[in-house]
Parts: sequence; C-alpha cells; structure tokens
Amino acid sequence: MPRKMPENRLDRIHAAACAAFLKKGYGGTKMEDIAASVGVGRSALYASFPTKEALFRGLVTNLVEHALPLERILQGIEAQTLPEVLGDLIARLTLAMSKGAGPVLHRLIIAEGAQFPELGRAYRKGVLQPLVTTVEGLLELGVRRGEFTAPDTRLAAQHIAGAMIMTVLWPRVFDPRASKAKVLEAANALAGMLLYGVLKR
Amino acid sequence: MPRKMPENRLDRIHAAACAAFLKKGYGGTKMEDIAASVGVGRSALYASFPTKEALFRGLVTNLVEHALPLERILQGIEAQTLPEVLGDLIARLTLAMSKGAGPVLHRLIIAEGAQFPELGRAYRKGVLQPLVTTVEGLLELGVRRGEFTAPDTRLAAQHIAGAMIMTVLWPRVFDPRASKAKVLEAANALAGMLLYGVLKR
Amino acid sequence: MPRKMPENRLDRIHAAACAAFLKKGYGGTKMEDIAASVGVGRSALYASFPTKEALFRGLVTNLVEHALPLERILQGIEAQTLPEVLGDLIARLTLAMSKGAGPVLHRLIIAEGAQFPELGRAYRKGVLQPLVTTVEGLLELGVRRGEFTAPDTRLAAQHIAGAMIMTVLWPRVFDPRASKAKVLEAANALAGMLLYGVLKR
Amino acid sequence: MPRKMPENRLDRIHAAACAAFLKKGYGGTKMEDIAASVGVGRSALYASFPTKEALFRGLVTNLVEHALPLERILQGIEAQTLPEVLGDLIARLTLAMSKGAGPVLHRLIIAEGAQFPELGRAYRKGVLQPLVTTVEGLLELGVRRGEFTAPDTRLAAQHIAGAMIMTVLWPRVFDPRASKAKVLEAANALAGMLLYGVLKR
DNA sequence: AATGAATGAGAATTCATTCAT
DNA sequence: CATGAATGAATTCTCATTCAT
Repeated sequence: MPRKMPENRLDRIHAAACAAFLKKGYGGTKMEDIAASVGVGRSALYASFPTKEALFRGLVTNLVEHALPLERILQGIEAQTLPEVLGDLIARLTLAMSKGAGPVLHRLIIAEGAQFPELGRAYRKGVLQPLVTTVEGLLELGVRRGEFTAPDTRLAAQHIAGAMIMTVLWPRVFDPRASKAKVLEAANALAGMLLYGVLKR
Repeated sequence: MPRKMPENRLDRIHAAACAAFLKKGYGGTKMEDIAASVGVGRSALYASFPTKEALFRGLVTNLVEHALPLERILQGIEAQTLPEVLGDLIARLTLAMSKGAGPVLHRLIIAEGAQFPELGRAYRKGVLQPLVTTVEGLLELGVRRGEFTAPDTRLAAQHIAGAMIMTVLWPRVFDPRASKAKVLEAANALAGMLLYGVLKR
Repeated sequence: MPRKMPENRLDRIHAAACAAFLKKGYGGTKMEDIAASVGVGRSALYASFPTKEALFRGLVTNLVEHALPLERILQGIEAQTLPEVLGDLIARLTLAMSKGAGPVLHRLIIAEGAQFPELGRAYRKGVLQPLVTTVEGLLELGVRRGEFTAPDTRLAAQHIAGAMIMTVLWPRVFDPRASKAKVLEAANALAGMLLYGVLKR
Repeated sequence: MPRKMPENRLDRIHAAACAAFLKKGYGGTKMEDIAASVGVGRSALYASFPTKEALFRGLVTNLVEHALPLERILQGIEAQTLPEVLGDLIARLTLAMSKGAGPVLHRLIIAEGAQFPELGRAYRKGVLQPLVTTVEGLLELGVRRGEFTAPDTRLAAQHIAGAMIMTVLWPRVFDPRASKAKVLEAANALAGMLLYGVLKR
C-alpha cells in the first residue's frame, strides 16, 4: 500500500500540526510529534513543507482563511429587525467559530503572534477587521436609526468581537473540563447579554 | 557597578523575564535574553533560580498573586446602588488589571497553560475563580432583588470575566499600535455595555 | 561511507568508550572523545544511548558479563591433582583476564565504583563473588583432604583473587612500558608463588 | 575568633580533599565540596592553592611522601631469620599502609594516574620502586642463601608488592561493608600465604 | 516518494576561577 | 585575608534539517 492517499496528505499534516501546536505551542512542538501523529517519518514532512516555520505559517494562514464564515452566517440570518440581526450574528458566529479548529487559531495568535508579526497582521486583516467592521456597521446603522446606543461604536464593536473570541476560547483554555455541549447556550447567553445588558428593564 | 544592588535582584530578573516571556513565549525565550536584559551573565541567573522552568513558574506564580486586586478595588467603590457597584467593579478592575504586568499573565496562561498544567490551575484558582465568583455573587443578589436579569448567573459571570480579560489583552495582543490612553475609556465602555447592552431603552 | 555499517555500531561505540574511559575516567571523558573515535558526530551517539551515564553503565555491565570466563577455563583444565587444578586456574584465569578489555573493567570499578554504587554491586556479584567462591571451594576441598593449609579459606581466597586482579592491572596501571609478552610469565609466576610461597622447602 | 589556626589550614584542606577525591574522583570533585568540608568559602581555597589541579598534585605528592614508612617499619622488625624478616615486613607494611589516608593514594593513582602522568611517575618512584626493590633485595639474598626460591625475583617482588597493595585496597574498594578490624588478620594471612603458599608441606 | 541514520547549530546548565568589598 | 557574587568556558543533550539508499 505505498499509494495510500497523497491527496489529503497536506490536510492530515495540518490536522496533526494543529493539535500539536495547540497543545505545546510552536517552540514546544517537535517535527517528530507531527510526523508521528500523521504516521510518517520526520523527513516525509519535508516533502510538503520546506521548514517547520513554513508549516506553521501555512497552517495559520489556512486557519485564518476559514476562521470567520461571515458570509455564510450572514446569508443564514433570517431575522428582520436590526437587534435580532445583531443577536443572531453574535450567537451564530460564536457557535461557528467554536467548531473544529476554530479555537486553535485565536490561541495560537495570542501565544505566538508577537514572534510572527505577519501572522498577527494576517489575523487582524482576515479575522479581526472583518468581524469588528461588520459589527460596527450594524451598530452605526442602529445608532442612526435610534435603535442602538453606543457612545463609541468602534470601541463597542471591539468589545463585542473580543467577547465572542473569549467565549470561543474559554472552554479550551480556561475550563478544560467544560462540556462541549454548553457552547450553544454560551453563545446565546452572550448575545443576550451584549444586546440587553444585565440590567432589568 | 554590578556589585551594587543585589537587593532587588529577584525583581529585576522577574521584570526582564516578564518582558522576554511575553515577547517570545516560554520556549522561545533564551536564558541569555533575560540575562542580557538584567545586565548579567547567563550563569548569574542560576544563583536566583535553579532552572529556567523554576524561573518561569516563580514568575507566573508571583503574577497570579498580584493579578487581581479585588479587595482593594472593592474597598474603593463608593457607589450605593447595585448596578453602580457592578459597573464600578468592572470598570475599575479592568483598569487595574491593565496596569503593569497585568496583561502579561493572561497571555502567558493562554499560551503556555497547557504545558504547565499546575500554572493553569493556580491561575484558575487565584484569578478566574475569585473574579467569576465575585461577579456571580453580585448578579445573584441583583436577580433576587429584581434589579438584574440573567438566565444563568454563572454563565453571565463567566462572560463578564472573559470580556474583562479580553479588554485587558486587546491592546497588547490584537492592536499593538493602540494608544495606552484609551484603556480608561475602554474599561468604562465595557462596563456600560455589559450593564445596559447596546439596545436603546 | 558512514552509512555502511550500523550493524556493529554498538560494539564500536563500546570499544571507543572503553578506551576513552580507561584513559580519562568517566568525568574526564567527553562524548566528543568517543564520537570522534568512532568517527561520527556527537549526536549520533545519542541514537544508541540516551545519556552518557547510560553509555557508561551499559559498557561496564557488558564488561562485567564477559570479565570472568570461569566455565570456559574450568573446562579447559586437564590437571588431575587438586594443587595442579588450582595452579592452572590461577594461571589461566589471570591470563584470560589480561586479554582484551579485561583490565579496563577492574580499573573502572576501582576508579568509579563509589560514584556508581550499582556498578560496584554488579561487579562484586558478577566477578568478585564467583571468583572468590570458586577459589574458596577448591581451598576448602584441599584443606579437608589435607592437601592445602589455610587458617581462613575465605580470606585466603580473597587474597588469591586480589593478587590475580592486581596482576592483570599491573602492566596497565603501574608499569605502562611493560611488554605485553610478560603476561604469561607473570601469570605462571603468580600461580607458583600462591601455591608454594617463596620459602624453599 | 578570626585567627583560628591557619597553621594547619593546609592539612585540613588536604584531609577534606582526600576524602572528596576518594569518593568522587578528580573530575567528580567540586571545589565547593572541599571548601564546604573545610568550612570555608570556595574562594578561600585559592589562598592556599592556585588551581584545583595544583591542590590535587600537592595532595598526591604529599600522600606519596608518607605512603611507605619503610624505614620505620624496617627498624621495628626484630625478627632474626630472613623468612621471618620478610614475613614481618609484609605484614607490618600492609598494616601500616592501611592506616589513615594510605588506601586513598593507591586508589587515586589507579583512577587518575593516566591523566596525570607525572603523579604516576612520582608514585612509581616513591612507592612502588622502593617497595619492590626492598622485597626483591630480601628475595635475592634469600635465594643466594638457599632459603628462598624464586625463578624471577623481580617478578616475585612485584607480585608481593601488588598483593600488599590489593590487600590495602580491598576493604575500601571491593568490600565497603568490611569491618576495619580485620585488617590485621588480613595482613598476617597475606604474609603467611606469600611465604608458605597454600600447599601443605 | 519515503526512510532512518547522521549532522551541527544551538540551549541549558555546571563549575573553576576572579575580584570588589 | 575571607567572602559571595559574577563570569565564561566547557559540556551534555536536543532537534530541525539533510541525504544516501
């Protein structure tokens, strides 16, 4: 069986690297960890990537590209009113970002962003900016319409984006034993809180 | 004049290590980086710490101990009504955690927590739990009094805590060029949003 | 052609390590000494042994196992009378122990035994005890038969064993310029002296 | 009490170094080991010796000078017949060499002689040669008188010297639990065996 | 294309030695 | 003089990367 399936070889490496980098960080991950996880020898990895750094960059770049399914989520929103749209966006996007390798990306950027400035830039451009901009757009529209209130829409959008990311990160980083099932609840609760606050009306 | 001040030697090492670990992470930081920053030779560090790992653990443990000036902040709050108390707590604590080495700790835990499980535990016990518990306590009281609304006070408290941490982290991690002056504004804006939401009443 | 013979790699390392440890002792031997002698880079050694200490232990353990060809020697003895058997044993065993890496072991144990207690134990169990016990057995038999005289057979056996080891060690340690050709003579002379003493009858 | 007794400072260092080098060998002994044992700081040693090597050389040279109390022993011998003189010499010298730091020297030379050739030479010249020569002299005299028999008096003398050294070494190196009380017995038994052999007459 | 043996550039750590006090 | 802090050279061990097969 020398011809297994070289097609998704790259994907399998990415998956293995993803898990390894998540657990040990860039510096703590050995090429052997990844190779063993894929089931090949160290040297085989070098057929797909010239260096460990290239592998890492490729992985993160790839994650960035799929991290924010904005368009898919936006198209799926059927709500009519602006507040409902924003709430749906927050809840659905948070949920979507929690799936699969989503949480990994944020963690890697927080951990290694300073050492790989261009990855930080790519993340900001590909994830943070679109997210913040989209939210800010909705907020501004709402403020103009008198439906939302926010002294500084950009700051508010940043806080909303940050809270979403933190919600995605929480079970992985701060609560290892958390049941994955709670993700949906958490996303909805977040949306509610950001829209209505905790103050009873 | 290296023979002059062995008094605060440990503090100086901690400060240098703090900066280095923040920038490069644990694995990426060389003892030489720290030593050079302190202004001594590599081996001088070993007079204060037996290993690099011990230095890291000591640093993080120290950061954990000073990360959450809960009591000081609580005593400083003069507000009377419950909503004002919670808002003050969020704003002041977020501001306090943004000072000095505060942001470093969160970043290190997110980055290296998986490799140093006991540090993760110490962080959860010394920072996360007190913060979440305190906020949850206020929320529950408010809910009982009919002043707050929250379907799941624990989840809400987690979200609030998470948002505070993310606010602390944001300028360091996601927005390197952000002016430090905005921290106060950001903290206040966060408190406002979490209390009132973005929905106009 | 370094890719040619990984077969006896371990043996070659052992041989090189043997020579190096003999000349410089454990502490004085650098991994590089051994590597250079084998003709490989430092790191190649770590494919065969996890640490320098493991290499040393492995070597000594190996030497212990082959240090005392008691059975082979005993089977080769054709003498009939007990005195002749003992004399043959002393002479032949001393000669055999002088061959190859034999002398190295005794020297290493004397030099490093205190730092590696378990190696000392292995040496006592694998070399000293069998040798002393065998000699003591012959002595006791002879004493019972009235052919030997020894107030304390165990002490006598220890002295005989010690004299044999010293004879093996002498040319290497105390007389670097001694011709190797004298080994046979020395072994025979030792056997004669231990049997008959120097006193003329 | 800043002026304790710097007189015997050198002796105390020698004693401490002796114990340390015996236990760990030259390479394995740290200056701190010795300093701590003397009860001073590392740097204080450098007032007495310029380097670790000089300390070691000085120690060994000193030991060599006192290792073989030939004259004292010879003067103490009251025996009249040649065999008795030789027997007394062997027994008394072996006993004398077992006292104090005696065994240390032989062990150090066996262990480190190859790394310090001049110490080996000093040992051969100051210990081995006088011992072998003296014994050989007695043997030759005895052979001429018809009292001793030895095909090769030099070889016989070497064996006797070697057996004596080994007897001195045995309890320290090969039998750590041996009671020190047995030394006298062992010395006498050795003398008997070397004179008369084990063969019953 | 894949392997595994080999490499060499580090990185942490140790320790003899120095020197200001 | 003695000390303790500091140093820097050495040494072990690791790991990304290469290359003959």
